[in-house]
Formats: sequence, C-alpha cells, structure tokens
Amino acid sequence: MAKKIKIIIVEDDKEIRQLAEGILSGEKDMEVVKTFANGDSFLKSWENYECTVVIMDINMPGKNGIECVAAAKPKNPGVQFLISTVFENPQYIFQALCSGATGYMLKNNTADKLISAVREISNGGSPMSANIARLVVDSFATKQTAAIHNELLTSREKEILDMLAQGLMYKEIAAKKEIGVETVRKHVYNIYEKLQVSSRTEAINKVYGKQV
Amino acid sequence: MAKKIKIIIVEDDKEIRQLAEGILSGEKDMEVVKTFANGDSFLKSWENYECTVVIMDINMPGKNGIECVAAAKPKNPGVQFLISTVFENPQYIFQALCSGATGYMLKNNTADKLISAVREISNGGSPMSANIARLVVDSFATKQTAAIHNELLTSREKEILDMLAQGLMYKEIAAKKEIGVETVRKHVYNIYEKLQVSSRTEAINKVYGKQV
DNA sequence: GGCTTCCTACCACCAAAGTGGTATTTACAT
DNA sequence: ATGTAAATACCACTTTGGTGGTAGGAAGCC
Repeated sequence: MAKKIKIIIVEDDKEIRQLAEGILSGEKDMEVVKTFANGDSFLKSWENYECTVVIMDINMPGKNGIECVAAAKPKNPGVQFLISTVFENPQYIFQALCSGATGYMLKNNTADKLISAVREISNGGSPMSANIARLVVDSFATKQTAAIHNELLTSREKEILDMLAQGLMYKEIAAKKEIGVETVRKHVYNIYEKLQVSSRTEAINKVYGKQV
Repeated sequence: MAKKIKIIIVEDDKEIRQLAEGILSGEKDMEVVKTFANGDSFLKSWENYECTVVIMDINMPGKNGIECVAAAKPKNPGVQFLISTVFENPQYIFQALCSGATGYMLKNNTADKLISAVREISNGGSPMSANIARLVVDSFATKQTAAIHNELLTSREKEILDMLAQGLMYKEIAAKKEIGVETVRKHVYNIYEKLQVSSRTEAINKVYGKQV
C-alpha cells in the first residue's frame, strides 16, 4: 500500500462526521484530508483538496448529496463517491448511481464495514449492502421482456432482433447470417407482427425496455 | 437457521461439479439436492427437485447457462440463480442479469467465497466480485452521454433526438413540435453528422448507450 | 455593420424499411 | 404419415428515411 487513500467527508451531522473521521484516520493506509458540513461548501472548495474518495451524505441542508455527486463527478471522474445514508430508498439509490456514485452504504454499519467499503471503492470495487446489490441487479431483469423474448419469438427471430437493435442494415444481417436479404425482411415482418409494432425503434423499445 | 438451503448445481466439468458439491454439502445449513452435467438435462427435470438456489455454469454443451436461466427463472421466480463462470466478460454479465440471475461469481474463488455467496444470495443479496459490481454500477452512470448530449447537440436537436429514440416518425415529430417535416429531416441530418452515424438506431445507441 | 449559429423551409434523388402475399424445405410432434 | 411450425426465398409495391444541396429570418457576438 504505497499511497494513502485520501478521503473527503461530507456530512452535516457533526457527531457522525467526527466519528467517521476518527474511524478512518485510525487506519494506516487512509487519511481524511478535509471534511465539509454541507454540500454547498463542498462544491465551492473541494477541488482544492487532493483526494481519491469522497464519502457523501444524502440529506443535507442546501444541495443534497446526489446533486453534489452529479456536479462534482464530471470535473474529476477519477474520484470515487461513496454514498453514506440512512435511506435504503430505491429512488435515491438509482439517482445516486446515475449521477456517478460508485458505492452506496447504509449508515447503521459497523466501523469495520465503513473501512472496508472505502478500501473496496478505492480498489475498483463498488461496495453496497446486500439489499442494495439485489435492488441494483433486479433492475436489469426485464420482466416481461424475458417473456416476450423467450416465448413469443423464435430463436432465429431473437437473433435478428438483436442485430436490428445494434443498428445493422438488412443486408448486413443477411451477410452475417448467410441468408438472403428477403429472408431477413420476412423475419423482421414476422417480428413486428408478433410484437405489434411497425418500426425497428418501436420493436427495440418494446423488447429491450426503454430507459430515460 | 431453520431450513436448509437446497442447492442444484449445473456444471459440465465433473471435477468442478463434485468439488462444489463437496464444499457445499459440508455446510450444516446447506444441501445439494441434485447436480446436472449440462443445461439440457437441467431444463428437462429441474422442476422435480425442490430448491432455493441454482448454481449455474455458463459455458456448457447444448444450452448455455444464460439460456437456462432465461428459460427457468420465469417458471419459478423464487429460485435464485447464481452464475459461476470463468468469464468476466461484460456481455455475459449483463445478459445473465437480464435473464434473471441474481448473482455472478468467478470460478477462481475460494471455498469460503462460494459458501458465503450461496448464503448471501439465499438471504436476499446479490453476490458479485468487486470488479463485476463496479461494471454493474458503472452501467448506470450516463458518462459521455451527458457530454455529447450537452455540448455537441443544440437543445432543439436534443429534443428531436429524444423523439427519434421514442420511435416517432418524422411527421409525428413535426406535428408535436409544430414545424415542417422538412425541418425535422434537416435536424436529423445535422444530428447524424455531428454524431457521425447514419441511422436512427446508431444515433440512439451512441447517445443513450447500448447494453447487451 | 458584418459575422456566425440556429431554426426554419423547400427540393430532388436514392436507399432502406415496411407490407402482404406465395412457396419450398426441413424438422419435429402427434 | 400427416400436420404444424420454422426458416428460407422471391415478388411487387408503398412509405419512410437518409443525402446534400440552397436559402431566409432571428439572435448574439466582435
């Protein structure tokens, strides 16, 4: 462990903030370089402090932690943001991850968990509690997508739909599959009929669920 | 720990299969109720065995593990599928998660890791290696999307791109924006030029990141 | 004023996608 | 063996999409 992990803590509760600072400062490979009591002051001057990990509360007066991550991450993408909050609310979790946070810990945790979370995040991992990991993973399961994808369409049709989604032209699909363009055309026609759509983009949105 | 965790193992390599069975059977709270040497035999008869966790290899003759999960999960959503593979390939990972797997472990792991992964998955968690967790979390971050979306394209172009992504036809976009179809056409032309693509689907994939 | 950028609009042309049929072969199940 | 489903292929046709120009008006910048 050549370099120390340099940490910034953003947390409005003084007691928690000092507790966290104490815990992390006790580790030989860590150093708390600065603490902030709210998001606004963090945003103003965080760039003056070299750091590798920012531990961020969500609920704070002024800018909340998620907004802070969204604002700060693009300016310094190498810095890892670890959310530390009492909320196990899916909305917060996904907002935080979309903003660029790479870890999400609950506050009711032991000192050990906090320490190992910091190590994990600075080491290329994404510390999360078990429940949060499950929420995140479940968000990939595309519910009825699977149903559509597995029962309605034949395997050939699924392959072709995949390629449609990649943006390939019919003739490219035909070449890759070594079949005629007319056959591709027919498959696509059947796919659209089964999915009850009438264009490539509609089909993609229907099966691969649209986000945003 | 009232009930034992009932486990099915699907793995074509005999040695690995027996090793895993041995490891897990040694735990007091676990029981391996059945093993399969390939996906096809698993799909045929797995429903005859009561289980809570299925440990699934990906690379197998016949149906691969991801296809097995996709086929089996809808029939028994309560069962947790733990992928165990040598591949740390993002494509596989996301395909597996989309199919309904709730955990993804690498094979080069210790017995302890396997045991705790099984406990974690049956306990509502989603065991993943640190690297995989990071991949999953990163997939939420809307990285350069934001950059493209915010600097390259004008606000009008962004609006139109959004509608393109929804699958609307040019004339629908024109109607909604109360502009001419020819204008829409021109905006789209400019968008494609800026993004260096030449079709709707390519543009969508480029800006709204594609998974799968 | 002169410059650029953006939004608007029109034109002409060609490529690609989508519609809706028919038809043959293979393969699988009854 | 007979029926059904899937994959293949071809045809004729219409609509939509993509290319590449020109051009006017509005907003903003030197």
